[in-house]
Amino acid sequence: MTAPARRIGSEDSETRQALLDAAEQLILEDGYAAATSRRVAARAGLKPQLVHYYFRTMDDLFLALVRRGAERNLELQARAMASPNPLRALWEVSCDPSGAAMTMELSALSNHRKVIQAELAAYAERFRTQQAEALAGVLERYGMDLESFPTDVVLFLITSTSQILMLEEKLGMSTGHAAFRAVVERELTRLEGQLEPGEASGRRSAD
Amino acid sequence: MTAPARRIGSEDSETRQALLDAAEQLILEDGYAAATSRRVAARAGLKPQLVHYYFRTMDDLFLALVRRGAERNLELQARAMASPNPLRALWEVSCDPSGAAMTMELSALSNHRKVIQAELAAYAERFRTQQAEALAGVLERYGMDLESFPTDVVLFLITSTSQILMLEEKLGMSTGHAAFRAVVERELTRLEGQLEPGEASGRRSAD
DNA sequence: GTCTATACTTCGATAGAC
DNA sequence: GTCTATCGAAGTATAGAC
Repeated sequence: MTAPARRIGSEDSETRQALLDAAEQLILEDGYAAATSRRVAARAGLKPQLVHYYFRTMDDLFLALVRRGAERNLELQARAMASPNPLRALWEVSCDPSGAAMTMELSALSNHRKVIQAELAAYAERFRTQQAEALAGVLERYGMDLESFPTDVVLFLITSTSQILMLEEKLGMSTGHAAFRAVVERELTRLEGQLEPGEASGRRSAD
Repeated sequence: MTAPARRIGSEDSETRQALLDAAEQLILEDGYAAATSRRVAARAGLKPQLVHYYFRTMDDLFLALVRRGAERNLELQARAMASPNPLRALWEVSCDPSGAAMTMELSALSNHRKVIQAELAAYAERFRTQQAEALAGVLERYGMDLESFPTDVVLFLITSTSQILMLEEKLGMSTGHAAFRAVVERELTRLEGQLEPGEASGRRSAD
């Protein structure tokens, strides 16, 4: 539309991936405001202008970042929740500190860059839908009272508490965290039984 | 320490307050990255240099913003939770969209400006302590099973779900929200009874 | 695909006049 | 207490050579 046809790098370039990796690191370390074209390039060991070769604008870069991260997480989550203990798998996947931090940063970023907002919300809804499908029937099988606490309510409880737990811990808070984690652990064990560490799901075994 | 003694405006200046108000507005509208010295001044109808007269650095401005907001909210929350329905009051206070948005923005900001982080975490812990004190004895009086769900666990549930609820709604998400709100309403009513609108606490009556 | 060079904008911050 | 003037740094983005 407004683009007067300028050259752009291919989507499967290694350099392009390196730039996205660099941006991701910077955001996690110092927040989205640290992901400037110059610093992203520097982190990747490249010249700043390359950012604009692969992404016409910074909005495009952030958009690509959202999409890449979302696709990865949708797949990762799908694998995890296919485990015999989907509830615990959901909790553990939701408790990834980097994931939670990135979600918060992108939410804040989307307040400043409106193009990101729709994309982010759309993916978040897909996430929730995928989770809901994986959980369908599970809670009933566990004998939970679905009248009082429907699946989507339990789902919201799990995702929101894990997000805030990660956020607060990153901030350096701890009040009530141990108690809450204990309750979660107790309930998970009650419903799905004790697990060997790492048995939950598609958790990477070694690294 | 590093400051070679430069003039600074008094803390109870009206102009200073206006600058803080402007910063607050900008953050809520467009995110913390929009709160630059120039734009803050412009929003307040002042020259950019005045920002540096009242706040030596932007860090100082953000710090002042955190402190002012925190003091206000501590008082507001104390009043609210002194109501006969502290649980509902807590929920309603926690469901202030602006408050939640500001908390998220400042959390993201604190990732970029480390001086803010400690201040923010300290105030957040004070918040939680104040809430816990106000709730002490209440849940027991309601006949809740404190063995299974201690006060600080319930507290964490309320604060985290309300925060994410506000965040997601701002983002444009809605999946599961109605169902979750319904459950909250049902439980609040069950424990504290039905309320006339606005009866909960120190809610502003008119505006 | 990556570089040099460059244009333009915005930002944070300070000095000094009024 | 507020202004003018000004600095250097950093940001986004583009054109064009190699």
